[in-house]
Amino acid sequence: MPRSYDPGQIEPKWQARWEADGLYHSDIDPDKPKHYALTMFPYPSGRLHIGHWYAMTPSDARARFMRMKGYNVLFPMGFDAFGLPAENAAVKTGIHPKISTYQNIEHMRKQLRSMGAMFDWRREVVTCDPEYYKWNQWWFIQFYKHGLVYRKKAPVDWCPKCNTTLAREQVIGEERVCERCGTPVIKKNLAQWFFRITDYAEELKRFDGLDWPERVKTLQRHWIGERSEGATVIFRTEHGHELEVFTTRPDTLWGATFMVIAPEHPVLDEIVPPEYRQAVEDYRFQAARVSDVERMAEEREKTGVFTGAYAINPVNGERIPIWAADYVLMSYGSGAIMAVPAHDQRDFEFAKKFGLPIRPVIYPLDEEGNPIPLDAATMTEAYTGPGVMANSGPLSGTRIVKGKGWDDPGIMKVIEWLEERGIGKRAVNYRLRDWLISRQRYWGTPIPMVYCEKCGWNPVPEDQLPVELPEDVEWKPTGESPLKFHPTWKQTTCPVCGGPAERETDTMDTFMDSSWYHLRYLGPWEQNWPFDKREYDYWFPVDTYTGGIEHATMHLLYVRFFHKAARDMGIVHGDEPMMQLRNQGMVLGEPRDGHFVIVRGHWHDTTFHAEEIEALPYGTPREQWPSFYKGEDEIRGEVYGRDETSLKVRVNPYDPADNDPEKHAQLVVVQVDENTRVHVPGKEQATHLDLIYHLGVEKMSKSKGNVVDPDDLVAHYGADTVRAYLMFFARWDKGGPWDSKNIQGVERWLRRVWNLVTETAGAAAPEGSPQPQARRALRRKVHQTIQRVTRDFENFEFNTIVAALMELLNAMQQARQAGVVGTPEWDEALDVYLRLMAPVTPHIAEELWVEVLGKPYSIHTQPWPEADPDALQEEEVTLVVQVNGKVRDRIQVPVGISEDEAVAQALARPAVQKRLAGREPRKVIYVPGKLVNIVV
RNA sequence: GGGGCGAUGGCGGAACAGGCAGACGCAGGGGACUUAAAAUCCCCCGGGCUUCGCCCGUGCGGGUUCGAUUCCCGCUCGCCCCA
Repeated sequence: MPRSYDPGQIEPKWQARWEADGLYHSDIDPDKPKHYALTMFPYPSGRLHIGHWYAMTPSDARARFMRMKGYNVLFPMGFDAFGLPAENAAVKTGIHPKISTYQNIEHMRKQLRSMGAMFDWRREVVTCDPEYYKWNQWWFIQFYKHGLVYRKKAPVDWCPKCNTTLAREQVIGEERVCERCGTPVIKKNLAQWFFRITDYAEELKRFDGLDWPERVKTLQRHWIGERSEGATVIFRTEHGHELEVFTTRPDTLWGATFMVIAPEHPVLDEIVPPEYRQAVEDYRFQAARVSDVERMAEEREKTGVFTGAYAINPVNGERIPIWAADYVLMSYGSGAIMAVPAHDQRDFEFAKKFGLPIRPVIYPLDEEGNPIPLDAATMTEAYTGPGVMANSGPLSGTRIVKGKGWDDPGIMKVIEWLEERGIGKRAVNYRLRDWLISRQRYWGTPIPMVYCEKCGWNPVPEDQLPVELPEDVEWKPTGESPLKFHPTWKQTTCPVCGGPAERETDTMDTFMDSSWYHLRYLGPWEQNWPFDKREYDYWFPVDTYTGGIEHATMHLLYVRFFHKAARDMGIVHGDEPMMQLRNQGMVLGEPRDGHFVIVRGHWHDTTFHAEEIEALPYGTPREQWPSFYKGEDEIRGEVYGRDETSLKVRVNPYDPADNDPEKHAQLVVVQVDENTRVHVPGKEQATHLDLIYHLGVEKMSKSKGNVVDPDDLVAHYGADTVRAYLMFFARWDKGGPWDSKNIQGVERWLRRVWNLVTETAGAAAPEGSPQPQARRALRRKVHQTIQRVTRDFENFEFNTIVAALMELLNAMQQARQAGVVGTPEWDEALDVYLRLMAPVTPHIAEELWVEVLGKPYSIHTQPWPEADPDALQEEEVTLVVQVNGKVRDRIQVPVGISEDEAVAQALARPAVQKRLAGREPRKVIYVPGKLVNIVV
């Protein structure tokens, strides 16, 4: 009696064996081609969720496939362990993030092992280890030494709840809320450390030689934006406050008659005199209600308020008023502009509305090249074209050829003039901003910089790294960084003069950690360099990188910048760190019906006050529901939502013919109070909170109760089933809703494979050599499947891999009935089948391979099967016979049939004769092996 | 508003290069085995009709082609990104 399939028994057994044997240790082997497969490492939140499985197990399957194909494969894993959640939890619970993080990592290591993935754990990296973040600091100092780091006071996005700065891409959407907590962000003027990623903007827009999704490349190009060449010019207020503006038209500086600052700009607090504060505040309040889209709209009536402050135009010393207006966006440039109404349309409209002076300083040229003077009084719109400079002091008369870019000699002449006087300098502006590194938090890498009164900012000497985080810290309920308040930590000595100095108390953005972790995997044991150089020479670059699309403009841009900067420092080579990128989609929640309820009560305005709620047993089929109803003292329908005091009940039935039934739901709000009697079958003393509400396909979230826990799934189905199902249920790059029924199909598949192999392995050959046709057919199917599975692995089309294996199983089932068991073809089929499924379901494949077929351990070191062209050869093909492009018949013909013969056979068919009705074919199209199309 | 992606049975999805639409699985129906259930095995399963056959059918409307789920144009809806 053969054993039945028991994943709970075989999976831990093989996991332990593989680990003990070091089966997945990846070591340098110069005789084999290498393949560095990398999947994004997780944040140690404490529990692995199904999304991690979805990202990792297909990536693992492909890494295994590459290994069987003969590559020496590296597939490492680690933890992205710094970050806000652990620290926010510490503020709440008092548990030190170090403790919670390492506990979480310990638990997640176990969970990751249950996947049966081929991770080489000797290379694990944990970014909050001093051993790791020492190198973050080292990198920071290299960047600093190469002029890629600067410190600047700048208005930054600040989350008041997380008490820290946010990078531009961590501010989400029109509402400008914090990515982590959803709190609306505010602006603060803070001195911060920046990386000069914009130095690499042009190169980052090129993706030469990269096999990356078009979507990601486009996203990054858009994110970086167009290069605009111009100059930054320093304006000062009367009281000496600096206001830096960027302009692409420095040639119009003499025409700047006022300045405009975004109303939310924090600098306003410093420059607005007291008697204007109220007006500016009022305007700010009003502007905060207008969306950026509206603010940008060209046709919108301009609004604004005078701030009471004046600036000095540095080119002519003129005193010009400073206005606050919402057509200047904080998110664009520095949030302040010089306004040149004669030559900028929006400034023109603003000046007209508020009666501000307009002074033309560029005159267009007529056909002979003579300037046509402009008169402010008669201008109806701004003149934005080229011409010749006028009213511009020493530079009057300078030709402006294009009115844009540094290759315009006139503009360049102006910039040089500005630079000579120290008023401004050439500058390039992109949509992309420099990378803001500073975070005002504890749980991150300390920025290794020291401030000395005498010597200013200097890096910590490299032999003093790492600058470790102090452990004895106090959590402020506000979430402010404990580093700032630590009694001794920041006191140090100046690396230059040896005098007393203070450490930087800001820590690094965690994107720093993930910008080079792929290098640290290449020798996390290395003490004197961020990676092992021998390992680097062998494994680098990453051949295949997999992860979520949400990292398209953050992590994936930073990681490329980091690599290019390191290349220019001579630390790494090649232009790109990751050659091939693939993104997986998302596993969404499973839709479900709600309880059907009959609610008695009364109406109060538009809400229905419930006296009694009676629910049908959950799971009652829809056909058996009573009719939906909305009446005076009773409503009947499906529960669509609930909170503490109310239910939402859908009172009109779902119409399958409706293409968007969710949108047309008529929902009644039902008020529930302590007097409402609630009856839920199978539940004593039920409350309305026991009612299950309807869910469509939505993101999984705890609050909706639609998350699936991979641990539960593994306990119930085994890891192999979960792995295979995640590959099977949807296109990997698309993802889709979870389906708890569908997974049983995959479970059934594995059980059928188990039974087929255990029941037929080692069977004696049948007498004689029966069923030559069935044997050939089986062999053909086996080799066709090799071809399909191989191709699909190469293309990351995991769903069709599983489908092809299921199909082959069905074919083998047929062959079994035809008496093929025990033949060489059958034995080959079993052998190939297990190899093909090994990357997808590594445990069952190993068990059947070693224990049932008795083949040598391990299946995972076996070569990938190759399709035999002879076996693929069909003897006969089905030709489709069409008349006027419509399929009318099919004929079985030998493979090598001639066109004449095929056409003759097709014409002879009664179905064709009937439709020809005596007419002569006008044209005949023959596609060998496919079809004959007869046109009349 | 701009850009990108997508729309195929009751459901998830296949269809490699313009050539048999619906592979594979789920759900559903029928049968075998079984005391019964589970498991397993076999068969059916887009719609319609006057059902040995015929007609329609890949969001909608056009076009190119002998032939279009596939290519082109326009539209509708949905999702994502940007503003």
